[in-house]
Amino acid sequence: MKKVMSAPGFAALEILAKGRESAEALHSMLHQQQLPEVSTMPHELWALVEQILHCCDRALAALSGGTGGGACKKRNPEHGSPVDLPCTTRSKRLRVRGGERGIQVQKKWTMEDGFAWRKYGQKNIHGSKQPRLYFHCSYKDDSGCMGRRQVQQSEADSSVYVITYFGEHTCGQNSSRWSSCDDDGLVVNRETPDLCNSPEDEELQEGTVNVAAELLEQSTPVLELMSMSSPWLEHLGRCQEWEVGYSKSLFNIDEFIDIDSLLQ
DNA sequence: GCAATTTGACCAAT
DNA sequence: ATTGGTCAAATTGC
Repeated sequence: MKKVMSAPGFAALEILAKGRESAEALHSMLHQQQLPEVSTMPHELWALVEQILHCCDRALAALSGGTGGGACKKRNPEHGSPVDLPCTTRSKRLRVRGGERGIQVQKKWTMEDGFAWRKYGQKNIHGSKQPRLYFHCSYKDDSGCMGRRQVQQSEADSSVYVITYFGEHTCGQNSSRWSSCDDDGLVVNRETPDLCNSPEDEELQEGTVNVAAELLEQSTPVLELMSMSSPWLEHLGRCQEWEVGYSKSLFNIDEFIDIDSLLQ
């Protein structure tokens, strides 16, 4: 069954993106050492921001679920194998074109996002100088996690990696596998153009009765991530003696903290 | 020896 | 026919 991103799901994505922008803003402030408090607890603050950034990335990836499996196609045997190859993986020949939705993130200097990925393909894309790299979750075989991502360097700025997430992370990777990147400069989160404009919009309208159930199902991993990140976010919110210039970020973080109520 | 990556082939969608 | 997503054998690295 194909999952449909509910309207509250879109709202959650927007807030996640906004929260991540705020975290990124704080990240920049810390990087520029504009905060007087930095001198007193730099490591703690840096850890907070890093956690926010990683949590947002993971939440966005988790919420981007769009595939629900599909017909498993057989590969034409060319090395003497029998025709009736066993068909065990649901993800074979899944296509993004024509409907599968993803969350697109742009990151500067690094394509690291805290998840463990294994590269399974690379293609030169027509009209693009940069090849597109294909990754699936490292735990795909172990736990059947269907998380995938595509990474392509920006045409305009080769230091920018455009990462598009597909599928749903169900492997429950723990934070010990999160990598810490010194220069983890995410530029902007945005939904892919077809995210809000898919042929499934009608399905969305008809399915209002199931919205709550769908959202709950889709957002379970997000709730876990939020429960993990909330203490750090709340800690940030308490540091409101920071200068006025940071009030907007704090406001957005407050809203971000409240995502629990939106998802529940 | 094992795991990860590379890369050409396969095949579905357009 | 073309394009792009995935597979899987070959290669590479530890």
